[in-house]
Amino acid sequence: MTSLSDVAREVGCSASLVSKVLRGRMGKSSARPEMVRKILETAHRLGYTPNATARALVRGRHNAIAVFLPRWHGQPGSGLDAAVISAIAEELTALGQRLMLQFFLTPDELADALANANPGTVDGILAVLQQTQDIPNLARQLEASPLPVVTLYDEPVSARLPNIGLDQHDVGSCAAHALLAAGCTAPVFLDSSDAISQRRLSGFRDALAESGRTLRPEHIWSLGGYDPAALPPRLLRALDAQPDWDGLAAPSDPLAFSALQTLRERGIRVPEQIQIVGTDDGPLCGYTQPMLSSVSGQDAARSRLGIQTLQRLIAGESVGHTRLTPQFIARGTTRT
Amino acid sequence: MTSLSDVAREVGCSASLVSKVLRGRMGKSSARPEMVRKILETAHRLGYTPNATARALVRGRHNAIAVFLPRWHGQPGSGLDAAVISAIAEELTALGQRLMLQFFLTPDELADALANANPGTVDGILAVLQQTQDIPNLARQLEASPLPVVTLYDEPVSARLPNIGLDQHDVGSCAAHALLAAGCTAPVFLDSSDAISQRRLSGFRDALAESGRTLRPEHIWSLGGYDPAALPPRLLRALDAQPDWDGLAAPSDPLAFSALQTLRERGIRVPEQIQIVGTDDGPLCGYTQPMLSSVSGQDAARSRLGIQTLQRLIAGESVGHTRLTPQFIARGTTRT
DNA sequence: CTGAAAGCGCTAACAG
DNA sequence: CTGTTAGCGCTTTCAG
Repeated sequence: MTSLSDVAREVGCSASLVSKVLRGRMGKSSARPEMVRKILETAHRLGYTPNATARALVRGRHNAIAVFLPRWHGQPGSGLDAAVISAIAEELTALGQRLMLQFFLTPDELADALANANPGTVDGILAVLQQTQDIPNLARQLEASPLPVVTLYDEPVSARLPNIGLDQHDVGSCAAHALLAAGCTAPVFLDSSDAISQRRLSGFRDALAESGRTLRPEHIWSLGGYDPAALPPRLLRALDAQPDWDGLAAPSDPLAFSALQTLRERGIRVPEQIQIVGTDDGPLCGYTQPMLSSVSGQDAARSRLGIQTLQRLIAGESVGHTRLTPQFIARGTTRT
Repeated sequence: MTSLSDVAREVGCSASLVSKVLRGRMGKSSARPEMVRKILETAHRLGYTPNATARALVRGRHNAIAVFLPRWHGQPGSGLDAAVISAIAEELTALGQRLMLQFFLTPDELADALANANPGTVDGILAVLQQTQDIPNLARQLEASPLPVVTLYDEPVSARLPNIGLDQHDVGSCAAHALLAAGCTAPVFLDSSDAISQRRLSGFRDALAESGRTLRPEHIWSLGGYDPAALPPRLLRALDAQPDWDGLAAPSDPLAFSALQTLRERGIRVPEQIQIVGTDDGPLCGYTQPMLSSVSGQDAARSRLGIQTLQRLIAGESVGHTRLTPQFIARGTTRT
């Protein structure tokens, strides 16, 4: 690797002059045009590229940020991780920043990631968190980092760490509103039986209530998780009885898809007879026939906002929490 | 951030001693146990973490590698990018290395990525390439990099850059063998009409020939691309005639899925009457009913091998090209 | 057993 | 207009 002093020696001037010319840091003075030309030419000829490490050491800025992502972010195959990563990468590229990616799940793994990032390789950290993790523990560790940290989690994990949030209550109400707007009168709520589901359920219920409807207990189907295989038996049982419901809100796209397949096999037309709304708006939505309507958690937008927020934090501005609202993406499994 | 000299001052010794003790680089001598204890204790108390940048500057090693990934790696939603990224990340974490991720597509974007990586932030580069890219141009740029580079592409892009390959011819023959082994006698080949498809077709044809069968021209359906919507009309037309085929090899999972949905809607049983094999073995395969059999490009394994190869290259070993063979993942759309 | 000194490649005063 | 100097934080001889 050719260095500044290589260029300087070749040109016959000092390294600092080369540095100043190459970086355009001549202040209010300037170099002889002849000199400038020669430096530029020589630097190019020698294939000089500045050593980012050396620069970072002296300037204390790295033009790089670390992103901590939970392994298996989102349901497997949801495409959430890919969506988040590519949105982040795009945003960073636009800012001329580099991306250091670290996967983690447990507090120990976060500690490793922090040890990698803290010292002096990045300017800040964007940490994506998930319900299944040990949030208090993770939050404590992140708070202790000397680096600026922004989190991406449903709600703020700490007053001091700006968070880009998304209320699961809103996800539930978004699904309900979408179904009602599409003409549903009695939707069923598929319950994945976790904390997320609880909040979504409350949103779902509230939205129905706003329209003067109530969610009957028998219209909450508890599935005990996100396994698409758990749905068909439950669904078939419900179909054997005289269905008194006309819509289905699923906690994931694969579950929605599972419902779609089972219904169509039974000869039930979607969305004419039953309407379906998934959650996450992942790539799967585009592959089904009809294509799956879904509630998007706005992951790409949240990621981008996370990066922007982090930049401002790094720049020393004081920034607060943000919360995005989920968005309904209408496709073929809901009527228009 | 507390530095070595902070610790040294507190302890009352020199920074170099602290460094040696903390890194276990005392050579054949050693420090007074009392001193060692005190240094360790103080370093811990002050929350000292070594500055990776400073270390990298002096040692010339960064414990980080760059991964260049094509935007939209694989068909959208194929999950290939996620599979590749997480396999790489896992491998690197095990090696205690950091991952710098860069997306690119065009030669210009590669140039940017190289400019970011070359100077002094990473020890090597793993470049994933794709048929749709301007390979000769990209190869030239990668060759010019002073850093060790390993490529992940179907075939080697340059004699000098170790490649972890996968022959599309093998993908075709893998699909054919799988179908024949499952009892197919006359499979149809879905042609996505690109260079990849050509090679797969030749493999498909060769494998049939090995079994004494020939692929009739009317059993090659040209789709002009990977759009799943293009298949149903073609398929329905074929079903109107008396089908003289009993299997379908699709160039992607979504296309295979499209076939599956259309067939079942027409009341045709899969895999009893028609068998289907997809390509990529993406997450979609697990969501369909029945689940989709697919030919895996071994992306996770290839990525891991890519990292290992790069490590050896960085270590100064001379390494050659490798080629993995695709693997058939049997699920519900083929008979056993 | 411990410390002083040199230097990785670059930048930012400060002098000329 | 250009060069000298002094570090950024760490590691590595080389002397004590």
